[in-house]
Amino acid sequence: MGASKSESFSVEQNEMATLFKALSHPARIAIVDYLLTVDSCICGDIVNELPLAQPTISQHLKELKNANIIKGTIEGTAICYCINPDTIDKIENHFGMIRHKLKNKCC
Amino acid sequence: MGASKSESFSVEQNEMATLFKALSHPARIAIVDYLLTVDSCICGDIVNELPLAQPTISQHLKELKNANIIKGTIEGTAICYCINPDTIDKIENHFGMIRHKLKNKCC
DNA sequence: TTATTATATTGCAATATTACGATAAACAAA
DNA sequence: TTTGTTTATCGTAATATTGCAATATAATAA
Repeated sequence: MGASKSESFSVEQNEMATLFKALSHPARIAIVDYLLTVDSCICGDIVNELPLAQPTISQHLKELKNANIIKGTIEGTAICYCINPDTIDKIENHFGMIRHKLKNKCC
Repeated sequence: MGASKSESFSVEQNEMATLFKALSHPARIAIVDYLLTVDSCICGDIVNELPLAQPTISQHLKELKNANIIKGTIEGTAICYCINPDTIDKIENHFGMIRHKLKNKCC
């Protein structure tokens, strides 16, 4: 096959998998890292920071946007990107739940 | 292409991407969820819990093991699986770092 | 020994992802 | 208008992932 049987799993399981998939590529981790290295949102210049061609980065940015991990707003000629803290919260909460459930377990 | 240019990114960026990739499929999220629903480690019966064939689940378990998200120890005929709390820590720390850096930002 | 049970591996088809050149679209500046 | 700058999309080749039937392996039970 190749297609994942997403209809067999819960909405939340699919949601979390989608979030993690968006973070499952080193280029996208690097984009998030870069967005965190500066004190403000980044307008432009992401392309110059990574060793990938502009269409490739545009594609990775699109995936991060689709997963709501970053937000992009048009700022004149450039587009201003920043991390979406709500999505970070969502992921942190997921691991908080895991941590909580692990407390009652043998390992 | 299709192959990710992992050599262009840092070891830590690749490590985090590998962890997230292991969690990027709803079946693997469901396996982690299931391992958390019981008070002890699970020996056997994972196959009966998910709507996938045994070889498929075995493959997903292997990926979770390779990423150190779960540990498996042989327990007689069956294999006993449980979450690896060290890896959960690692991911939580990553988001702790993100959260910390976000504090100084505009969004 | 021969089942039986549980898990892993192999092989392969269907599908998805990654990367980038070429090109398009949007917009500001000249 | 034309030119330059920035980002997005298209098209496509290379590679990776997903799922499962068939089979193999490993350990226990009879």
